[in-house]
Amino acid sequence: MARKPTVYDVAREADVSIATVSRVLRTPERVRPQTRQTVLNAISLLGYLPSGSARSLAARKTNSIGLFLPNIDQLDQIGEFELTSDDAADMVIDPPQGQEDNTDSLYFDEVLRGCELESWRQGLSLMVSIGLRGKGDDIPQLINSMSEKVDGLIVLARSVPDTVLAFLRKRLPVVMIANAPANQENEFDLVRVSNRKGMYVLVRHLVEEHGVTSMAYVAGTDDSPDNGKRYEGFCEGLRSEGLEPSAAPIYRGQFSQSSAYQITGSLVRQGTLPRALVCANDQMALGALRALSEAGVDVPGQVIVTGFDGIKETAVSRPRLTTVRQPMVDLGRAAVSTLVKRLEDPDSPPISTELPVRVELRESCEGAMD
Amino acid sequence: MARKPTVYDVAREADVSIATVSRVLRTPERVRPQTRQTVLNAISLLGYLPSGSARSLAARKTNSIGLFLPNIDQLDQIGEFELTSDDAADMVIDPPQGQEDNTDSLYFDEVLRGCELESWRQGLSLMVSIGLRGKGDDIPQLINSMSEKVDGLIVLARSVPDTVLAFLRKRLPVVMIANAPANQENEFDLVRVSNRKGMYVLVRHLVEEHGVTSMAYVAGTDDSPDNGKRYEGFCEGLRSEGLEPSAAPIYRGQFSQSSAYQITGSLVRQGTLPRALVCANDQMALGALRALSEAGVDVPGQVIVTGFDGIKETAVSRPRLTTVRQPMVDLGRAAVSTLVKRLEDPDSPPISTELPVRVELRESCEGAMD
DNA sequence: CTTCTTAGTGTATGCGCTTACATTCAAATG
DNA sequence: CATTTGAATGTAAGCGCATACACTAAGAAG
Repeated sequence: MARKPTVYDVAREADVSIATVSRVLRTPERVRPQTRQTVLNAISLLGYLPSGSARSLAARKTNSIGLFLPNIDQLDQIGEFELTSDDAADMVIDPPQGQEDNTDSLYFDEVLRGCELESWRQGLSLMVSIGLRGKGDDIPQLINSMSEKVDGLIVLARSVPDTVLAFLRKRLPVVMIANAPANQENEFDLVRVSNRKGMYVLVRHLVEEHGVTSMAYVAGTDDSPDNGKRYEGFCEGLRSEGLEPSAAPIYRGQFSQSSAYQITGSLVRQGTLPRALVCANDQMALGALRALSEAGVDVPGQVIVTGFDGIKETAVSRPRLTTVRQPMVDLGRAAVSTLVKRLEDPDSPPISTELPVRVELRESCEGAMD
Repeated sequence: MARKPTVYDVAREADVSIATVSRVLRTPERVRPQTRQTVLNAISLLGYLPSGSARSLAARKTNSIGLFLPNIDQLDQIGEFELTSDDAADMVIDPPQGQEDNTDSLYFDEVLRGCELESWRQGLSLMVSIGLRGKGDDIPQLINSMSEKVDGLIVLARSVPDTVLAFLRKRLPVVMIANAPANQENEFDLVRVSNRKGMYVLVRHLVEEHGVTSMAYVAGTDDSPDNGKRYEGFCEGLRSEGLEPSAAPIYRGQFSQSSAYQITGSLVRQGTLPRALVCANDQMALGALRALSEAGVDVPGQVIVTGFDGIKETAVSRPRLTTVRQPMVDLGRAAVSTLVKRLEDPDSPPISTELPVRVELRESCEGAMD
């Protein structure tokens, strides 16, 4: 590949000035059709591709936005990748489920999809990067990586440490998905779902339709605002039915299958299973399901199980899982949409959007039984 | 947000030249520690963030690479997105599985993850974009979108029309994942998996361990090289066991659950079920499983079902699915790694890498039975 | 004491584009 | 026919950075 052709090359080839070349690309209607064609021919002849850097520099904007996804496990531990060809097919019996507990990725892929989609619609490029949770002080790395190349950022909750966030926010528009750093909810542009309302509706359903009066909450990690909101909804739901939230036990899980698996297992052994296990997310609900299945406890006959998020596995599990589905693609779209608004009008007050959720009733709560 | 500070502002603040500021960032060891500190202070005081565009322009490279993922359905049909807040939670009974047949995304998310990971390791930024399958002639849009901002591209098979690919390839390094355009396999840098070998090993396993002599192949779409290679492996496997491939029926599906569901359904009705249904991908295997389950056919007792890909659902389905797992994350990493090599040495011959697959035996083929 | 190095810094140029402004020229106007 | 006007194009000035090269000062070498 020879040196890449530039406007100058095209201009010379078409025997016009560089300004005309640029105009053919930016504002073709201001160029005489004949000239335009000459230039286009030259462009195609030379295989000219404008330089995004130069364009961005001159325009003082990149038309790109960045998306931070949460960390994958421990990035530090990820080693070299060796590029070796190997036409092989090993055989493995009953392979362990590797990353079953990588709760995050299940959810983020769809958000990404939404961002991608909406960026495309808006004519923006999307840059994605792994977050830097835990690597709080490596701001140079961060800068090198992405922030200097975009007009604004979308950050999934907890994918970037608050200190870094504060740093970034000072010089770039930042839109948060799911939730903002503590105590700053009102300073960030924000897109989230109705966690509280979703859980509220679900709990009321359990009480009203299934007459459940004894339920337990299987919680996620404490530091998760999602978890907090969902628990709030849980309590309000109970109260609205005249039940006392404090009477409902809370079991603290980690949002992971294994944590709920263990919790449920010990409930079985202690014989303290409630009528319904309301889990803070789907992964935990799946874990509970597994434990109950192994213990021979009938779901939903003996115990009802519900999840939250609406990941794909909920539609395949046995029994299929009742859950509260988040509009994840729309979350992504809304985030991009918000960022675009922010870029258009940097000084307007923070934009906060709450997207509706959908309570999906399936067999795990008898919702779809005959 | 005021005008963004530049090197000039920092230089003035620190009372040095812009060259020194630049050096502090690029080659700190060449600056006297004391000066360096002064500059760093100024940078932090002003909240200076270097301009990626300017940097890239001066350096003549962007340190970014692009990734094309396949189309999401019909992009054209995707409408405006309206940003409205709505704190609601509707209720739906037994929701239909919306995009169950969006085969692609299941697979690509993990590839993306690998690209992301490896880009991060290599200090590159990753730009992702939806492919333009079907929009073959909208090259201007394409250019605007991304290609002009990156040093090289990674393209997932069939996400970009061949014409566009030809266009891009002339001015940017392009690495293909899965397969190159027909008749150009030897001209592209390529990363793929051992489709043939995987299916070969699987088929031999079915014959040798389960004594299967009657099996059918549920094929994907014709235009898929993946499908082709897998079928080759299928045939070779049979031949190697002294069986005649032409005796094994082929049923042509679309890689989708529903296609295999229908195929399997009619086999049940006709009473022409083979001992084993070897599916070209997991989605179809899941569809088959569903049809068999509804027909009350025992898997694996009466019919063995196998998939290909190793998507997550295979580990949750009932029975869990025997499949050939592709190292999807590694596919992504290998692609980035290849692209980096290519950028370092633009004129070396095409790099082609074949990654090993893993045959994962689960209940759907009795592999994990007691 | 002079000359040569070398570390540290500044000056100036160019990266490839966009765009305000200047120029040209033909058609429209009086 | 002189003048105005507007469309089409060219000229040139940045955009913010990296870096080759020039320069300075101070120590090393002679």
